[in-house]
Amino acid sequence: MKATLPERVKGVCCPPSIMVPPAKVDASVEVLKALADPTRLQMVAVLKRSTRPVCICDFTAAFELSQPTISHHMAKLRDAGLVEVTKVGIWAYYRLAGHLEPKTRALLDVLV
Amino acid sequence: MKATLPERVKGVCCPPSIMVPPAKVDASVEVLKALADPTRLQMVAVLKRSTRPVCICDFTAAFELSQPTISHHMAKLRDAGLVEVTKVGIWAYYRLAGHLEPKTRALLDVLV
DNA sequence: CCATTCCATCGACAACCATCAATTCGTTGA
DNA sequence: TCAACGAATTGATGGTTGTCGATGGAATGG
Repeated sequence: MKATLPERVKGVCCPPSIMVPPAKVDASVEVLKALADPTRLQMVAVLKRSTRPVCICDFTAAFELSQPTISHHMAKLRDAGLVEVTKVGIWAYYRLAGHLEPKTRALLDVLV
Repeated sequence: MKATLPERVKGVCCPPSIMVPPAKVDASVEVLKALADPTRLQMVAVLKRSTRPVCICDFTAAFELSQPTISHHMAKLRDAGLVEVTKVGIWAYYRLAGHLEPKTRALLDVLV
């Protein structure tokens, strides 16, 4: 393995490596942060598996969390553009966003 | 769209939806949290693009962050099992982990 | 043996985040 | 008109996290 390591000289640090454009990184991080929570990832997984929009009251019943907390998590997914809502009467039905970027769609395909 | 929405009865909430095993979710969340930071995602991107292990001093030079902070971020990637380190003299060379789970590998292929 | 260099760890601090109780808003139905 | 229900918002709180300065440890070179 040592042969594959670059030569080094003390005090000579360092040629910056090839970087990804910060905008691209930030965009990915926004989605990753939205998904980096057990409750929200589970929500997305359920929505992805469901053929029909899911009433948020189902999530409130399924998780052992308060109703405001569930609403808060769903709002995060909404802000990240991952889900969309349709309100019918007193109920709110959520589904995966229809206009997901291909990269985001691929991400969900791998994850859930 | 209304036709695709399930019928609802007041006060009847709710049949729990089909859930993903919590262990699976937690495992994914651990990786997602490790990647849900601009600095760390950039690091992973650089490591994925590089054919040779990268000295951590290159990252210290590339980012406008202190050396302890860079070391801290790399430790997070290490704890998540995403990267491995080889120490040669006073230098530490990092690379993507060789034994990444297929799911994690696919995740990185989509992301970076 | 000592100074230098690189890296990791520790301690501290501010910012952020997940959570809940309480409240508010919109809708329904009596 | 008003009570009941679902959902979102607000305010507060404890825990987590990103960041830095200071310190410590290991290897190198004089």
